[in-house]
Amino acid sequence: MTESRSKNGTRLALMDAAAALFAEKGFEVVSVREITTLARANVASVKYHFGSREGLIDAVVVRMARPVNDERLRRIEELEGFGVVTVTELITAFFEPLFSQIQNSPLSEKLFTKLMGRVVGDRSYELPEEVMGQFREVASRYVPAFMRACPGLSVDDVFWRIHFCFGVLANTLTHRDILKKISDGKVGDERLSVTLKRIIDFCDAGFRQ
Amino acid sequence: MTESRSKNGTRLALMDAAAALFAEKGFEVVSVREITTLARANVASVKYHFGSREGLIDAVVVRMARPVNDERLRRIEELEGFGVVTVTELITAFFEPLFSQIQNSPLSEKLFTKLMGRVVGDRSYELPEEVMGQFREVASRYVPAFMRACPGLSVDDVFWRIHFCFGVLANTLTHRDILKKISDGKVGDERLSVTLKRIIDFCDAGFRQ
DNA sequence: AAATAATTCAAACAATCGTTTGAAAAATCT
DNA sequence: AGATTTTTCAAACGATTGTTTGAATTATTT
Repeated sequence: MTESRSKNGTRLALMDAAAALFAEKGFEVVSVREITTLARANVASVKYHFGSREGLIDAVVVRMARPVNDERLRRIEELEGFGVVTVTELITAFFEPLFSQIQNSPLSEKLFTKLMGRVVGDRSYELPEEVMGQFREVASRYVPAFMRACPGLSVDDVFWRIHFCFGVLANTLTHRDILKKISDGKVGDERLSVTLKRIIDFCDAGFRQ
Repeated sequence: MTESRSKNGTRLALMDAAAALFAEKGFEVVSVREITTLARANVASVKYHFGSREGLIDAVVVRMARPVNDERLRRIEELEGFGVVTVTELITAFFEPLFSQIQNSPLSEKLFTKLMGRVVGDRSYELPEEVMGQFREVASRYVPAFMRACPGLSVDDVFWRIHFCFGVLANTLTHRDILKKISDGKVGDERLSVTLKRIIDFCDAGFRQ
């Protein structure tokens, strides 16, 4: 018992349980008691470790988003070191970091991608300020890069198309299972890397038109 | 008073109020009391007129979705009367009906599009069976049409790309205002028809690659 | 080992949730 | 007009929400 939940044991158990439930149901509709029950912790532990329910949500979101945005910045820096950068490279550098932490996560691949979809797509709650700041930094690097890669496009064009890419990504990640449903089970069973390639190809073509 | 809320007055007032609140906040997070307060009706009126909160949601969704799917079927029938159909025509026939009822709605354009985005994108609640049936019928007409329009593609390709188009659409409609926010107000102010053209062009290029 | 700090716990907090009740009011019908 | 049906209403239902309390327990430090 002192092994499985040593230091920060409850704190981590809460975040893992919350992450799994948020992935399945969305941030808004999961109660504190659901989380603490799944984590085998007391109801009050959320307030003790995270201050509030919102604090727990923020912690989970930050844990998902931080490595992504870090790697995005690292990769665009690396790209621009080589000179000319293509749209395809930019989209890839922007999307692939979303999945690099999939192995280190306590969540299954299915739940991880679903949660990541909600993190980048659910705008019903306010993103934690730390994540907003990261994202502003990422945007300040990628938007100009996209503009350089597409000399003919206006700022509006680039912003809108990035927004569209977001839509494809968020919707696909969150609702990857729905395709099997509406196709009577005939479509939708494939490896994540294959689906990711589909997404990138689609966005790439849409961006370059 | 007998004029403004004559027959079905309360029923309609509830649906209009609910629609506006659902658009702004999403289906899950709007309470019955919020709705009845905005509609200037009694709390119990929801149960009386719609059976339950869920019944009211369904009624609002059906009112949004039915004319859309009807027009989608009408338009593909019209298209196929002319023989060969292109992807561009299919995407247009699939997307444009989403906005044809915008004038007849009690909602503002902004709220209407936001709600429509949630209707086609929010999968956190179950769609009413009537809408599911309509959508199955629409899919059974459009999927084969897309396959005929793209001879080289597999069923999987077509399904996935339609799914991507859904993502672009739902995300853009629900979060059309977010672009102004992340661009410091410099991008995002344009007529709906212009944005719709952007969406169609993006999806069209993504679909045809 | 004693003292201090950190963590967990059962229990209850007030607030809100969707729903239900039964009678009053309004509208419709005979 | 009186009888009947439809609709509205204030009030309360039990259940659940996030949060708080203060004591008990555990871990760490002196």
